Amino acid sequence: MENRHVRVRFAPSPTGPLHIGGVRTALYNYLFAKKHGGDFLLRIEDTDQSRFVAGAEDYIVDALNWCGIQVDEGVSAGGSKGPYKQSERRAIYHKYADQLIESKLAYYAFDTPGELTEMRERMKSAGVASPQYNVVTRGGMKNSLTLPAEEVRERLDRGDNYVIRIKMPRNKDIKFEDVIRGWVSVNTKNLDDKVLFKSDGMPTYHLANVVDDYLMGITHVIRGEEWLPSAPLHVLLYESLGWQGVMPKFAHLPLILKPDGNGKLSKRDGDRLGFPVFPTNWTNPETGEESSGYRERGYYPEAFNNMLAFLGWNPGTTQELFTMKELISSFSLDRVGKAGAKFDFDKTKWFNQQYLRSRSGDDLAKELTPYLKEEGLT
RNA sequence: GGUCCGUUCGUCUAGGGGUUAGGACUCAUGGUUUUCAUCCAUGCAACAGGGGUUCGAAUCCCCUACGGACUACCA
Repeated sequence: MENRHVRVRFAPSPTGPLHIGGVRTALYNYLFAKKHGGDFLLRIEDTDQSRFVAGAEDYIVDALNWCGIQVDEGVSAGGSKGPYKQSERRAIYHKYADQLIESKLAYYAFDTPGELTEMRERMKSAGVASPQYNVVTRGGMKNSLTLPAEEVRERLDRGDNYVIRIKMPRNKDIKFEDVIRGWVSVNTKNLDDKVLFKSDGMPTYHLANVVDDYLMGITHVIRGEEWLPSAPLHVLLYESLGWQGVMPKFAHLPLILKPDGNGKLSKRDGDRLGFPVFPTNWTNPETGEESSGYRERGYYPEAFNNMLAFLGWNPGTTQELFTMKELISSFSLDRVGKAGAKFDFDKTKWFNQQYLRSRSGDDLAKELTPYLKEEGLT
């Protein structure tokens, strides 16, 4: 298993334009894949149709393209493990949820949204800060663990709405070795019975993600730190499905933080401080609101990549200017830091300046001509 | 609140028992350039705090503080 052919994936959900953090995740995945002679896949995780945004998928493909991050397999690239869009894979997920139910590792739940909030309210007033559907509360809910078998069958036959939840073990330590953070251990008593399969017939992220990574032969999951808390659930899913032998290695990347203060970098920070947070221009199809991107602001993709690569990674030498080729040969997950990195727009401008200065006069002239024409200066 | 993760100049970071704690960005100063998103030089500036372990800790351990992520039939 150590010597499996490296396959990694970038799996965004098409809910809007890809921001800097997402591009960096894609970049690191790409660099890692190429460094090890492996494959870089692009998978669209659109299991929530209510959050679908028109044009987002094209935006992602176009942005990656501009950056020079080449997709080996996936949406827009094809491949033998497709389709690469989860909404087109809906037929394959249910059987894995069923498998989990058969092995008693998951169960049906019929609770209505109203009943769920009622339970949460009740728990809150009893002093529980964040109520969960878990070992202690599931006994009082409407599910196949509490309902008589016939009623469960009846409800199922009748076509009642139901979800499938994982049956979190009572008291089990789940450990895994994160490539960047080392051993991480969480006890299942702190985890809840997450919904695996939704009442609309689609899996949730957790199930779809694990099933697809398995089916697509993913060897390393390189993603943002915001996924660290759910990694134990994913590990448990691999074990429950009998796939522990081919479980990918996990690497949770530090977040990109806002330049001032703390917290994740967001679109609002860019607007507020006057710099783009997106690789290319984006127009919100619903509001018509426009957001500027680095491409249209005159940044070279090489500079953009170079800057992104250094936000959380460094080669351990004093070299700062790297071509994509050099990035590939130097990149290593070992040299990715653990702490979040504040975005530095000044440094970004500096990177671009370096690339600008290295252009020949001829190239520069060629690149500038369209602008001169536009201004009627030629 | 709970769980998990984190903490070296203002920022990105190197350094993993003995260093004048190094580099880059920003900033300041001087110089070069009668143009420039110049260039060169110099300078300012950091190990969160407290306990250990050790002859010796920025480096190892513990605690505290602070910060972040997560806590949906969202990803």
